Amino acid sequence: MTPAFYRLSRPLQKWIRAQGWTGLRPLQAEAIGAIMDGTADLVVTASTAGGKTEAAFLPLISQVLDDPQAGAGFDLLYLGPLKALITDQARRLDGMCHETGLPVVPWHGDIAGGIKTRALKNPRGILLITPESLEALFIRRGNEIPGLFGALRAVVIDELHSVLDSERGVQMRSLLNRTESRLGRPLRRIGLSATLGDIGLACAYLRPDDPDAVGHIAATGGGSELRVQLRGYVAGGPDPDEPAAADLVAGHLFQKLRGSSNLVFAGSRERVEIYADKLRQLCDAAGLPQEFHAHHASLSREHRDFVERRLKDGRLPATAICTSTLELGIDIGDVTCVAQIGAPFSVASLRQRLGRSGRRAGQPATLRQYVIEAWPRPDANLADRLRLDLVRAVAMIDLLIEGWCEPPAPQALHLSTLVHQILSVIAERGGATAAGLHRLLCREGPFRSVDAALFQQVLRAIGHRDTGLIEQADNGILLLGRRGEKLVEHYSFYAVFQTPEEYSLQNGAEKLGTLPVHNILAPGSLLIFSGRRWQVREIHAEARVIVVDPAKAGVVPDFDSSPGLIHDRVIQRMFHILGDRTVPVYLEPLAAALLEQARSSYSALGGERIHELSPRAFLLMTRRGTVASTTLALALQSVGFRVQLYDGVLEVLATDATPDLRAFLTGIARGASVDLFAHDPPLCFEKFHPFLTRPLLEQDASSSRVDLAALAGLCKELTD
DNA sequence: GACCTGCTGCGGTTTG
Repeated sequence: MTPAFYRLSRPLQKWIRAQGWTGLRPLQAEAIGAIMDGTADLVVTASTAGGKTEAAFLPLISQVLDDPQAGAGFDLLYLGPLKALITDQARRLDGMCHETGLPVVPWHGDIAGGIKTRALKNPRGILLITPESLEALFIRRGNEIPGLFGALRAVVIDELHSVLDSERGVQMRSLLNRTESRLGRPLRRIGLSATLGDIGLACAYLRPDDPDAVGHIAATGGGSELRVQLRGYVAGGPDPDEPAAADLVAGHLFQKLRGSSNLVFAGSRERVEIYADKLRQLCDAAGLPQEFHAHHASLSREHRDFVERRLKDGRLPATAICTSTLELGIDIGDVTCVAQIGAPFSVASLRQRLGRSGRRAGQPATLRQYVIEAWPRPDANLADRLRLDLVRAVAMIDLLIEGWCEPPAPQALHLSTLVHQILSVIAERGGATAAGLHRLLCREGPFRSVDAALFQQVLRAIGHRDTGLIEQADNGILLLGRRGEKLVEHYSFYAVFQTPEEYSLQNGAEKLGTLPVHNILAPGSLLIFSGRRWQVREIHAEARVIVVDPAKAGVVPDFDSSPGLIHDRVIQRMFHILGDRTVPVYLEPLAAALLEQARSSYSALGGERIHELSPRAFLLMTRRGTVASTTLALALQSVGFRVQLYDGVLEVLATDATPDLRAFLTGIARGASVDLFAHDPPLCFEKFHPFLTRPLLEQDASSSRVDLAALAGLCKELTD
């Protein structure tokens, strides 16, 4: 055993020996040193199953046992984004703590009330909790916070990458700051992750006041061999006897994946249902027991648990056709291969997915990427002929191999989440002053870009008579208004993100899952859902329940969807690939031929950034990601152009009322001002947006979804 | 042109 081992508390040494470990991993030894010798915050990065949890908790638990801290309450706090992950980690920590007498308390919506009541009476040991449940503790038990967390030694934040930039991440950092504020001292923060694009930014997220003091420990090596194949298919050809491209993809998947355990990321819930249906038909036709299963967030918990158990226990072959539900979190064991249908939206997510395969020593990680492109009709527009999906898949794989992934964008205002936190602090303390709230949430907390003037505007908006979220007492103290009180009282308040209204689907006693209410269904309608075919029997509109029976045919329903953001660097790489000549070795011949077509279409442009398709139709080659391209699209729409957005390309249609395109762009390049929101585009995207004024919504969008500062530069590039 | 995540307190009933 290494020297680090002997620094651990005796019960933990005993536990490690009982596990049959021959030694600590280098990552764990290093973390033991860093945590026991210093007091600095820490980021620990290692692949899934790389031993991060033990690396953080072995030394932390040792400190709790050997050097107890004065004060009441829990000793360690673990924040996790998923209920299943908390349950999983609690089981692991429970084993580790078995001989120590330290309680391990999992806490989320599915944990029995009795366990929570007991823990509140005698808070000690390790509390594992979701951001939403911690929020609920602040709102319902504001007065008990010092008693619950007075002895807290450190906070461990799991899956740090998943909460960096999101609404939930901001909420979590605000709660950490509020805890520190109530305790009157900083808490050591330890972040765990497998996928961080920029360690410096991650450190700044973990401790905004002092990012340079945050330590970083990374597992060395460990990257297993990567095998990649990209297959291209062509849809919509002239020969009606040719099988459809999706059937060819399903056929290839069936042939390659049958008999082993795999994950197929299909890109959307619709496509999960389509491919699950096709693969199950192939399995049935071959007379084989079913081994293909659909998995996405609209399917029932029971069905998802069944699929996860099949994958984890590994005795029978099982392939999940899934969305990002199986990208993050709980251990589903090792899979033989990861397939991706269509280009993914981010390199970070592709890397997380690939981390699910090749986890046994000596096993390669395997990625099978499938892309379907349109048949090259002579009248196809240029955006189609550039084969953007194929090129994006190549760009993503190249960036993945280079080790890059998307960094967070820290300048967003997050005004919706700010409204949520204002209401929460007022509920926690019974009232607050405007200056106190601004100091706690903005100057010390995560809303650093919100200055006093902007904060005043937010308070005025939510305190307006028509909004009624807050009101001011005569002594200036802010209180919850009638509407605010009603919102905060209901348990749906604790989450900062939106969720759509849904029907629940059932076949007899079996719950199948949920479906957005905008699907137009009637008794008799046919449906593909959960990888099986159904006919609607009854619709109970008020109870929001649909009863179905098995059927022989079906159609895939429509799930809600919204466009994703693609990073500048991905799009830049796509245009580099289009202008390049080398053919990546992982392309099979048809994919290589499709790339060749895309390159000749691109070279026909001769490097022109503005391409005139007709006197009224243009292609603008922005070569930028979603944010910059959307900004230009809004500018064009504000003066009447109609715009279609592709990867790094805008298709622009002029009308009689629109100005000359080149003159308009040149004007912006020379500094002419432009009102991006003149045409009143929709701006309510987040949970508390409906309570804000139009100018505030425009500022919020400007901080995250558009980039006005870069617009003139982009227009200059296009017109030079 | 996409995906995912989360949830209290209390009153009633059943069981030992």
